[in-house]
Amino acid sequence: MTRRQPSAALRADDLTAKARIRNAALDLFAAHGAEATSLRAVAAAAGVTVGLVVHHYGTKEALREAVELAIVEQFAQTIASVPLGTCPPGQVTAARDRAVAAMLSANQAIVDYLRRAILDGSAGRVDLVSRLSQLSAQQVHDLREAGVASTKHTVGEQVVTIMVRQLGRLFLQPLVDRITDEFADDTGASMRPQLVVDVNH
Amino acid sequence: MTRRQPSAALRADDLTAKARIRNAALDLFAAHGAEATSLRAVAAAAGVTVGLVVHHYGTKEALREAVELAIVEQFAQTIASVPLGTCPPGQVTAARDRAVAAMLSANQAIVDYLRRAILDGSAGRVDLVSRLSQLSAQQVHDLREAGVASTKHTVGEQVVTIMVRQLGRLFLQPLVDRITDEFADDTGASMRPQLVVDVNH
DNA sequence: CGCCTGTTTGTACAGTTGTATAGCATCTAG
DNA sequence: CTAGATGCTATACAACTGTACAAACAGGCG
Repeated sequence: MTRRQPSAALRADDLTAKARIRNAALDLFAAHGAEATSLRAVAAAAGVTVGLVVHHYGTKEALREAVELAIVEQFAQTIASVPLGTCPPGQVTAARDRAVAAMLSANQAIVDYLRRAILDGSAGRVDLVSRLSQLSAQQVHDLREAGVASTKHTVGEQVVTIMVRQLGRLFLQPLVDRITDEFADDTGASMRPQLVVDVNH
Repeated sequence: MTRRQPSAALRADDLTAKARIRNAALDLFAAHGAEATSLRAVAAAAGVTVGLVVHHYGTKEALREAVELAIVEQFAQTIASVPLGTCPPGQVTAARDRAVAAMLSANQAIVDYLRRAILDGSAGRVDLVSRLSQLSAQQVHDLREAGVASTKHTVGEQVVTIMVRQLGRLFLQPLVDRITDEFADDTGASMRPQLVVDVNH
């Protein structure tokens, strides 16, 4: 049995081949979609052969699940990196939001993969959105038990707020940027419009 | 040469095979993505054989272009269905927005296809988002010439506002709905939160 | 009638896909 | 040292992909 790395970073340069495969898969799945990415492309990007990919993950679907699990794990670690006691009780949520935002802006592939996952809505398989929702729900639950989250709204409403506000901007901003670029010659001053995404409960 | 239908509706039940193929392709491309849809699946959905698809459109890429052109055409017709003179000058934009919203909510496949097109951002080919942007730009231009659109903002800003406000909600609402459903048992009252998408110029 | 133009089918082909399996190299436990 | 497990490669295979092409079929017109 190989020694497990204690808590493998999602991004590193010298990594076990299994992790390199998973990272390459994340990149390619995010860039072109999982269905449009061949195992051979993943293998080539990871610098290995197809056989090794299937040896480690067995199935393309299993590889996808491993990728999604790694994403969820990254979210969980990011949230856990801002424990309850580090800042004034009222600002724990804001601090965690900032941590997640920083993590996402450093991992564009995760953002792209999430965008596809949310867009696809392919039913039938265990859902990445569900797992992230439950992660958020757990967070809300913990914050409530610690008495630092309001109980005026339902858990569902708070989860929606967290995920939509966090992800909505990231998903829609590319559209805004592209249209802005399209009309860039229209005006000399090119200040990017900023998106506002929110929910009315 | 076949007689062109004067302005073929995108949805009709008895249609030329060429149009049936295009409609089936739109449905399948919207549902599973163009790359994940085989020409044979399109042919089967249209009730024809692969050969006919290739005969009419030559190439899968050409079929995709035909689908996108049909979408743009649908937008153009919808906008043109509310001419400048039909309502008080200040409300022509709002009326057109409503018409487009109605068209989109009646053609879920177009919404789904657009979502994928915006998400993909696959460079290299002529862009659907570009074409729609230019359609919006033309509309803004016409409205300005008629003196019913403010010139305080740039054309680019107005196009961004139109497209993001129209499409943003449609794209993000599925996420909201899914999370809401996930926590549906949390509360008896299940009123759907409504999204607010806007841009700060 | 035959001819012509366009629609539709059927089949074929090379390339790619996911998956399976056999083999080689490396390491560690006994 | 041997035995076995593990990381990894190479090759094979059936299914499916986009594309090509020939033949059958239809209707309009001389």
